[in-house]
Amino acid sequence: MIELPQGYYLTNFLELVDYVYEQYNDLLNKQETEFYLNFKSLTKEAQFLYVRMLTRKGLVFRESKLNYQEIKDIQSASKTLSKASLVELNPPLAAESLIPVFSKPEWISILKQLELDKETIVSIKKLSRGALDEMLIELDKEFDLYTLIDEPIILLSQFEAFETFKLLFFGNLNQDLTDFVLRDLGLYRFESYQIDRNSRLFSSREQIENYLNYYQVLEGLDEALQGDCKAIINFHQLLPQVEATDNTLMRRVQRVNISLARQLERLASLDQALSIYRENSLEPSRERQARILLKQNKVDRSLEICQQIINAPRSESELIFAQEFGFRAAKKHKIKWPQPDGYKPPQETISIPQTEDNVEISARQYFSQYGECFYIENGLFLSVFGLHYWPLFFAPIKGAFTNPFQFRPHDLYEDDFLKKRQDIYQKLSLTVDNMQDNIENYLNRISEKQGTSTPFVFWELLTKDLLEFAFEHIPGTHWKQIFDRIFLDIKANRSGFPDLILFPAEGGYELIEIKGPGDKLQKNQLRWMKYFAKHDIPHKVVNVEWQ
DNA sequence: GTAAAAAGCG
DNA sequence: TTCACACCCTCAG
DNA sequence: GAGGGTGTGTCTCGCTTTTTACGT
Ligand SMILES: [Mn+2]
Repeated sequence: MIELPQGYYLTNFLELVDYVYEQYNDLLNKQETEFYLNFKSLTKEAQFLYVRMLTRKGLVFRESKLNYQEIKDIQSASKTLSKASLVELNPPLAAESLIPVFSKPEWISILKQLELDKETIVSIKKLSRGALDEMLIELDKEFDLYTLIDEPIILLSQFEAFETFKLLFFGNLNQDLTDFVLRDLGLYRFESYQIDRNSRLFSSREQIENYLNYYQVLEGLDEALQGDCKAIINFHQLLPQVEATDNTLMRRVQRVNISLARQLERLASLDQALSIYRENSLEPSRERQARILLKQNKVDRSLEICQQIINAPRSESELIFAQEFGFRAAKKHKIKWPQPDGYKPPQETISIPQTEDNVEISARQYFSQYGECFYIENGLFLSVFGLHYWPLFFAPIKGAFTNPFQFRPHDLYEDDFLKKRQDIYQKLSLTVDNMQDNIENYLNRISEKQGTSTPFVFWELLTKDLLEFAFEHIPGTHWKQIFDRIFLDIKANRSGFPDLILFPAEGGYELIEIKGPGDKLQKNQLRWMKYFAKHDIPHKVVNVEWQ
């Protein structure tokens, strides 16, 4: 087990804020700059204490609950923090903030000071935590609960400033200081790509504000989705208006907007949903419009949307939707519409005994009688794809990598991703056909990079056995064609591969999608199969029924 | 009382 | 904060 | 049976300590 040095968390914190200050000091506001400079001037113990609190839940702490051996004198540490305005000591607190700091049994013993009668105490003990909280809030209205507390309370201040630092460092607010720890413990592994110190993820204060605003508003999303139509529209208006120059944030905002509109549909506010979809450029905004319009009996307008999609589809999935949905709608209303070319993959049915394992495992067992069979789903093809194009994904392109905790370049899903990496893409693609020659490289890469975070390689799946079978029996042209399709739309085509791969004793291979009773082909699975058929890649659907 | 969930932590 | 499945409903034939 | 929708696992580490839920 790896041991971390004492104060590891402060080292991590400083690495983060120092880097951000170096890169972004011109974009920080006054509060953030002061936060940084103040913090740097603190005593070590005060710094320890601040970061400890920052990584714990909530903003309010009892001094007695902050016990750390590296903080010898907590009172002087908290006083130092207080002078620097990084905490407040015994501040006025609303009941909502004070209540969570004590556990249920603790509150009961605190309330004993009020000399309540026995029955009241018994009834309080029966309350759930949530009900107790409500009761205490009510009680606080008559009697200030704070006066019953006789121990020092510390309120963490200026944590918002650190939010900005985290955002600037990671580019999101999903990652935090634990990434450092997990990496240093050897639990996470990141590729050691070259970090581009010369480009920044954020280029203006306005952009930063938009992000911060987005994340802040996002906290209310669940509540809005559970609310009524009004709550949802309100929420929609709270989201930042993002300029088209900021693709990343625009996508995030639009994704939220789609979930809002989807909920409006459920609440039968179709017109409001429509208007949100109309100003949205992500999928499935046009699909939803077509569906809503048909539902409203506006057949012509629905078909118009379908036609717009067909003229300029944003993806294969959207195109297929428009062709099929348009066809069905048109047929029903006796309008002319080209018949889509449906594809029916080869099917067969097997009958096997039901076990505790899931249906894919049972089916794999069954097919083992014909040869070697592996349960791979997306793992095999994506993994080899990731291994082969490894240098492409981690290439030091401008702005692609700005911190050590990325599992992919920032621009992986941008339209110009490949264009920016043309040379390396061309070069690596030349060798896709000779898989036999690649095996050694792959095995080397596996042993060298084992466990490194990437969106493509499923390390635990890649046994030598599987790879040897795969490279012996799957022709180079098939690999090439599969990789080509993944590149066409990395996000959409990274899933939908069949469950099993069978290498029959007599040679060759076959991809097998298992369908248990009641399950059916997903759209993305069908799209892959259509492509397999076009390129003579052997595949079939096997329906399982229980013996 | 015990079991499950949440928080803390390296 | 994904992807694949499980399970439900409706509707047309 | 096809098409469509919703709900549900998994808690991207694994361990220890604290807190809550509940009467099997
Ligand atoms: Mn399946």
